[in-house]
Amino acid sequence: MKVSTRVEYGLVALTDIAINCKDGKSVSSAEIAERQNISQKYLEQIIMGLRQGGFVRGQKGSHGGYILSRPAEKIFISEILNALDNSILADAYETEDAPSGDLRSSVNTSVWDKLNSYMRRFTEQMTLADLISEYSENSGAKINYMYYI
Amino acid sequence: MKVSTRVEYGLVALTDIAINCKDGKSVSSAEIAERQNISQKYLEQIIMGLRQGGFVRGQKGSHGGYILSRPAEKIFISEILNALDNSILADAYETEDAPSGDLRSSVNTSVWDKLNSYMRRFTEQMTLADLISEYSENSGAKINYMYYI
DNA sequence: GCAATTCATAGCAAATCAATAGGAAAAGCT
DNA sequence: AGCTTTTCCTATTGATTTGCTATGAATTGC
Repeated sequence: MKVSTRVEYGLVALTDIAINCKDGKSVSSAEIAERQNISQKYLEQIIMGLRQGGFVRGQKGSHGGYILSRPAEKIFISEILNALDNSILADAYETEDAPSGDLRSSVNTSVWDKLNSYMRRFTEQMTLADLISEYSENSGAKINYMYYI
Repeated sequence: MKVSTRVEYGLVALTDIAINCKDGKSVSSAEIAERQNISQKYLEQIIMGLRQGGFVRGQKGSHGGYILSRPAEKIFISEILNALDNSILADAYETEDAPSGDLRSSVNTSVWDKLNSYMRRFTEQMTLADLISEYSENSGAKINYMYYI
C-alpha cells in the first residue's frame, strides 16, 4: 500500500512531538526536521494540518514549538490519518448513475468496503500512545511522553 | 481508501467476463464497456493488463473477445490487484538512509506493515469466484461462470 | 475482400505530489 | 525598543500520475 510522504511524515512528526515534549518543553519544527531528516518547510505545512486537526498547539517565538494538546492515549490513529489525508479511510466512491443491483457496486462492497472497514477498525482502536510504546520496545529506550496542556 | 479507476474497472471487467462468457462465448470489450458504462478504449488498455497477468485470453476477429484462462476459483483477488497496480499491495517503502532503530521505520511497521499484511491476507484468500457468488446473491440471479479454456 | 475484433503505441489535459520560497505575525530576550 | 526565534500563511513550481482520447496495425471469421 502506497502512502504519501505527507501522511508518513505527519504521523512520524506527531509521534516525535509526543516523545520529545517532556518536561513541558515544546518541540520545534527544526528539531523534528533534523531528527527525522525531513525538509523543515515541508514539515511545517504538514504540522499545520495536525494543528488544525487539534492534536498539537503551536507556540510562537523564542523557545517556541509544538506540544500535544491532548494525551497520546486519546489520540487515535484514525483521527490523525483523516486530518492528514481525508481519502485514506474514506469509503470507495459509489457510482450514482448505476442501478443498485449492478456489478460495479457489488464488487465495490465485496472488496473495498470490507478492506475499508477493517482499516477503520484497526486505526480506530490504535492510539498515538501505542505507537510510542511500540517504538519504545523496539529501541529499548524508556520513554516519557507525558506532557500536554 | 481511494482506489484508481484502473483498478476498479479492471476488477469489474474481469468479473463481467467471468460471468458472461458462458457456453464458450467470448466477451468483447464493447459489451463490457456498454454494460458497465466505461470508455471502451480505456477498458481495452486495462484488459491488456489482465491478459498479461494471465487471467484472460483474447480472441481477435469477428465474434472475438475475451475468455477466462483459468477457473474463477483459482484466480485470487491479490493476483488481480497486483496485475492492475503493483503498488496497492506493496510494502511501505523502507527508508534506506535511516538507522534500523529509528522512529520512521518503527511507525511504518506499527501501522502500514500491519495494514498491509491484513490486506494481503484478505485478498489472498478471496477469489474471483467469491466475487461472482456475492454478486449472484445480491442480484438474485443464479449465475453460471463456468467457461474457461 | 471486408467487417469486426484485439493489440499496441502515442499524446494530452487535468490533477496531485513533494516540495521550495518568501515573508508576515507573534513571542521572548536583552 | 530592537533583535532573534519561532510559528503561521500563501504562492509557485517541476515532476509524476491519472484518466482518458486518437490512430492505426494485426488477426480472424465470413
